[in-house]
Amino acid sequence: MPTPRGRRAGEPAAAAELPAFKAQFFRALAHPTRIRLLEALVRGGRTVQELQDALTLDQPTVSQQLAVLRHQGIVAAQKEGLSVRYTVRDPLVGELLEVARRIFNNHLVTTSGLLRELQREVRRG
Amino acid sequence: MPTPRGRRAGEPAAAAELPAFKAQFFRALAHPTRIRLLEALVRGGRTVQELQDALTLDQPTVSQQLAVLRHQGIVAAQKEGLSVRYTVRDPLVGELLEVARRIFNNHLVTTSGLLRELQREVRRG
DNA sequence: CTATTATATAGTGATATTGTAATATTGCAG
DNA sequence: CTGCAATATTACAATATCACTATATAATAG
Repeated sequence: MPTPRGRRAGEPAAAAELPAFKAQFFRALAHPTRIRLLEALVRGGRTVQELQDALTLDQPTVSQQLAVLRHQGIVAAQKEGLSVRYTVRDPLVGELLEVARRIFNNHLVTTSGLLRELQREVRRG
Repeated sequence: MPTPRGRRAGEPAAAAELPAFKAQFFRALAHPTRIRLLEALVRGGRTVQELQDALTLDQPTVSQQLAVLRHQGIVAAQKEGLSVRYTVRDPLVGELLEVARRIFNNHLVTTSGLLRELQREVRRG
């Protein structure tokens, strides 16, 4: 019987709940479109229309991905007549993206074209 | 023909590459087990065995999830005889988790039991 | 009321992730 | 070499997510 270590039963499970929520939060960020939406939104509120135009995405895609972020409580929606303006609920989300960018900048992935794009992003602040 | 805005063709695509990599990075964090592994690892290197015991997980699960983090370049593995010691490659990952924790602490999710767990985690620093 | 604009949701087939179990590899002792 | 312990990989069915299309809701105008 090799390697007999297994999962013990009946532990508190409370310690496992929080990581599950954190994971769910990160999963909301785990999509290129949602990253782009957030990077646009951290610079200020935008309507769906504005996001469509700025990111060249079709309408259902924008609404659908915003819904994911909204359900996770990351963004908030407020009606303005026919439009809906989305905002990031916590400025710390911007800081989170910034830390992520710094991690990339340090060592992860370094395709040449990608690296150039990264540096451009750094210059923009 | 309502809402005729669609995706324009032939744009640089460079602007879309970086978010894709960022998304991939966040996806590596988007799993309860991987969060727990990282939270253990940011406090210092651990062998697979130690992680198994500390988190009460079976061996294939630990190795498999560590492999995800390793392939993403988030952790590094070094052999020590029969064991393999894993370490977080960038201290900024710890900062990232910390920012995420603060975001939770601010307003996201507030199940009572969960809230208690959160505050306990804050006290631990 | 109808028409129109902006946004949201639902349906669907293709693809990716997951948990679990089985198996493979690696390193050391004898 | 053989045997064993620590870790890694593979296989596969269940589930989740995706892109895309069609349709539904909401607000305003006339």
